Amino acid sequence: MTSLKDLQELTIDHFWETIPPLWNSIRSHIRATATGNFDITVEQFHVLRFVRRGMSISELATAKNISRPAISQAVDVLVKKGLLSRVQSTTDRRYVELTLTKEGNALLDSVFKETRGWMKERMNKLSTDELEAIAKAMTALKKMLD
Amino acid sequence: MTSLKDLQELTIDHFWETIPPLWNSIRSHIRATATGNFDITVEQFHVLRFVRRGMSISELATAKNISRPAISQAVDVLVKKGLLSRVQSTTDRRYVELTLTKEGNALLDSVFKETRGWMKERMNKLSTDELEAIAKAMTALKKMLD
DNA sequence: ATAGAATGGTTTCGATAATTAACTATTAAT
DNA sequence: ATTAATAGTTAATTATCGAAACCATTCTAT
Repeated sequence: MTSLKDLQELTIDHFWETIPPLWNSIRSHIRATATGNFDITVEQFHVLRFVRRGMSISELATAKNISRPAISQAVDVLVKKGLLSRVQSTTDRRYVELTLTKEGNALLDSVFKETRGWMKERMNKLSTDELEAIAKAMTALKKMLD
Repeated sequence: MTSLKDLQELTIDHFWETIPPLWNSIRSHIRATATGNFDITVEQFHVLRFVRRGMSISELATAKNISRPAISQAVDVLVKKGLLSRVQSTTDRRYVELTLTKEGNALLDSVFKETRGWMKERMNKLSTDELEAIAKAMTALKKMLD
């Protein structure tokens, strides 16, 4: 008989055997397309991702666990590359509203599309049953974050 | 009727909504304990993880997608911190065998235990059914990496 | 058997990127 | 109205990374 505790332990083991290498592999694919097709690093790509979700400088800093100055400087680079722009907020003029430029949006879309294709290729190995299990698991894992 | 292609798309969506934020959250937990209790960065922790699995300098470099010199230097730091040690291989003297010191092993164990506890806490929200789905999904996801 | 190629790792050095501390501007609190 | 707090930037220092050049060792091909 398998207890709930044992099942938890087992699931955590599975998680650690799977997610880090998988995520690592996805990351290197992103790195390849981001640095190859465009000239940005994965970290810069990550910043763009967060900006699209409407994050401010401070939020970015806490989300990425690096200092505010570091983000400020990273934003500098991306602004100079023409990928995003700073606009002082009208409601609270301390805030700087970060928005993606047309080029920034296009870049994100392109990398996402590329990565999606790469994932789909790999998913062809999986059965309907397995895909459904993944979908269900994702919903469950999301609960862990609340 | 849902086609296989649609299911793939849906699953990828679920994946992207779930795994990055979850992984991010796990990573920041690791960062908190690794930098708080001990004085190392997440990257250094990552190196220790790989060393425990028996990776060499070169393997580390390709696995982490950074240059060999960078790894060599990162190892320097960890050696100076007393967390790992270099020993020239006897079978092929070009190789350097990286091994964790007692302190290095203790550190890894401690961070793992801490993180595991954190995950278990969150998993209490999940039913047996959901845990099984996760385990199954992990096996499926692993297939994507071959 | 030996010269040359290949492999594993390190060192040096220049360029990037991160952190800390100090600073400006703006808003909130008492 | 002062003071405190927040959002962001700037400047100076430190740490990290990558390219090129290097050493030592092993493999390869004649």
